[in-house]
Amino acid sequence: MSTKNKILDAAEELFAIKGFNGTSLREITSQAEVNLAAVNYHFGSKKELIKAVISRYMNELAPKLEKALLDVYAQEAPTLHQVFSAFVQPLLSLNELRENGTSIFLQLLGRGYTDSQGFLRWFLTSQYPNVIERFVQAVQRAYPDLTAEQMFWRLHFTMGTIVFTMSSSDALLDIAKNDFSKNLGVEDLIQQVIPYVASGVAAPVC
Amino acid sequence: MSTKNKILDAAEELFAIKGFNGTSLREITSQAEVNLAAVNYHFGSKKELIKAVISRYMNELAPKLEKALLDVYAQEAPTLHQVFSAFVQPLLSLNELRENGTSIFLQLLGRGYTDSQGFLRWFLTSQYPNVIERFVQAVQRAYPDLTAEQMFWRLHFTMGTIVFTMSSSDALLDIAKNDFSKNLGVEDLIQQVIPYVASGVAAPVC
DNA sequence: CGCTATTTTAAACGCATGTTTTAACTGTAC
DNA sequence: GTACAGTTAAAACATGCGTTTAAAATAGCG
Repeated sequence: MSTKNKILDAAEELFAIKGFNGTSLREITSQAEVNLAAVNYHFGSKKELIKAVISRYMNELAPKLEKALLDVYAQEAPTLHQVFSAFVQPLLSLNELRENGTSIFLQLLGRGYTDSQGFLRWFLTSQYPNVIERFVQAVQRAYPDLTAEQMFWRLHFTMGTIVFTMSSSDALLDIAKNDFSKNLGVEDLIQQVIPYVASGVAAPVC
Repeated sequence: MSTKNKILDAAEELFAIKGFNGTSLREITSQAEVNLAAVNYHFGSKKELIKAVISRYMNELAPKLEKALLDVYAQEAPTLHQVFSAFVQPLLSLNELRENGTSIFLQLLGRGYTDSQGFLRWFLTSQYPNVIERFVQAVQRAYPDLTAEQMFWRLHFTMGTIVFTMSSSDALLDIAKNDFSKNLGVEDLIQQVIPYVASGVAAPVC
């Protein structure tokens, strides 16, 4: 395996666990078993490494997500539950990319939102605007009564629910394991969260 | 004003904006206009300062929250909307404690959850178990059909929604201002989020 | 092989961090 | 006024950070 990929693999794992600020290049290069200077040689800077880690996932995810959302949109009377369910398969397919890929990606997303003061929000909305556009359209079709403003807030609440839940999913699954003596995985978590966000977005307008 | 309070005031403001890891003692002491060493003299360490900042809010909030939740519990047939609305007054009363107190506290909560790998979760559940207990009881009374496991997940989703939303509330309110030409405040945000989380928790069991 | 371009390595750089030290200052009680 | 506890002050400490440098090693190719 190339040095570049060894760095990316180690970086994404550590970033997911300890955040971007909380992970040093020395930790990354030592886990990747490469020289410290290799990061700056191959990526230029730590910030560019972060972008590369996220892009590796997004480039895989974005087209699948666009397609799934378009499919829902094409239905006659899509429900919000269907809209959110459209995320499941594309997200779970990240597990084929890498072990625990789904979980890692969602954790990265959470980190990016809170670690770096909105830098990731800008990165995603500017680099992958189509996905967001398709999503908004699908929700609009499933729940036409929502005003643009209500939709704005509820989609951000949803983003928050997902991102926050997933960024602490390891801890949560641990607690659940202790309290309910069940061995749960990210898939179970996703199945639990979909009715929640679907109902949240579908809340009656007051 | 005492040195100790000058430090606390500066610290909480900077912590809310830039996170715990992202804020240095030098930034804090320079904004507080005190000597750098004063933090370690008065608090012992940065970690203890963080605890002190959060405790100052929680000691104000916890009793009010307990009472409000008990009041809801005492009702004949409380709704989930009422349970979540019980948080509003206690939270808004933090504005009397300090300008933007509500917003700052919620942002701190968000930071604590994501910055420090669950340290705050432990701190809150171990230091203020009564509040959580009362909350669970109130939800149980409002929606008896929920299993303990479903409740566990949905309450954590709710925590995530709130905490994430509030930790990026400044950015969100800015965007909303641009997109909808309205000047909104934290109070409006709270009014938007309550129906969302109430409906989320109330989602049908499948 | 010999040359060149690419990659890896070890070391150092400059800087920022949390913490500690030691001396100076402040107010209070006798 | 002197002694003393409490507080503030400036400086230094040790450590860890991202990045840079310059030499060594490696790989590709005629």
